[in-house]
Amino acid sequence: MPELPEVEVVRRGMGQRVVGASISDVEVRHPRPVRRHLAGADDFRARLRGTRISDVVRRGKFLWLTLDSGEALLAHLGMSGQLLLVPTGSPPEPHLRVRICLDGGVDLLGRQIRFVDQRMFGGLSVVGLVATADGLPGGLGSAPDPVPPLLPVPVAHIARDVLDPDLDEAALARRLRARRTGLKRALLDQTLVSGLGNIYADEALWRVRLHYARPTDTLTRPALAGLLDATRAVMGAALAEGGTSFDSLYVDVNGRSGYFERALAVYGRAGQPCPRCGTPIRRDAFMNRSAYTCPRCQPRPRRARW
DNA sequence: AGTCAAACCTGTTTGC
DNA sequence: TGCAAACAGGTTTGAC
Repeated sequence: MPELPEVEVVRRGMGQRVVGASISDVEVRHPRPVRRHLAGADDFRARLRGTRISDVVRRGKFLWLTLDSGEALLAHLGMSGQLLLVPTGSPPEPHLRVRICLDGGVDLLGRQIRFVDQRMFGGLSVVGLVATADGLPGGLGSAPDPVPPLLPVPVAHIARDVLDPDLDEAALARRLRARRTGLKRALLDQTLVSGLGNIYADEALWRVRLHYARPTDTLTRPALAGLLDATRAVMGAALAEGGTSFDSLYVDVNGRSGYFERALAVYGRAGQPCPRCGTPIRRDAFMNRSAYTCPRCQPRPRRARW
């Protein structure tokens, strides 16, 4: 569910308050959300207990807490995951999976971190950090980074996201045009550029009037630059509204929904008028999910790929 | 090496 | 009304 803006809302909500706090205890209530922690739930708990949280970092849709142990608590929300800061005594949420008890922190007032996840596509793990030039071995340019980012091992292959000031646009354009696939498929590939999911890919494509099945190798550099700008604009706007919530499955750390849904131009609006030209929005089956377009603003290319 | 479909889950909505 | 199928914001795995 959550794409970059939703995860960033969580990072901001978490960041100010948990940095400096220590993890006093951990309760794993369901094994699935820690399945990526291969050493098991007991090891997961042991590695967290007694560590201090030094930072809250995000790349694309991945979020992690850096720990003074040198490792990181890595989180991915999947389709329905939530990270909440709730008072220790409040009753367990129906899909509460992991509880992380804290000492200290700023204004925490006895709150604990709760990982709540209905569908359990998301998860938590404690992992090591690795230095990479750009998070991509031999990938997105070898432009030297003044400070090579330390990334959790499972994030090392994820590209910089569209809001990252160090995103190498020229290298991204080269890689994108070298692909033999459709544009939206490429936008959703997190190893190319990260942060975009089904909602914001459709919204950005609509803004620049490009069809999702446009072959990536037919795009001009200016068109790609415009598309990238559109992704930033739509994500920036979503961030300002607290993200997109279709239901109670996406919420901030305080359990509150975002309000960007009402600003969506095409996503989830099949049959409703295009805000630009009034033509009914169309929904197509795409990669086991959906793609929404305005058939007039975004005509299907003659040579379509996906 | 690059591309793509299936699998991983539970809950709600849609259609017969 | 009741039931089954379709669908939901994502990533990984493995087949080709």
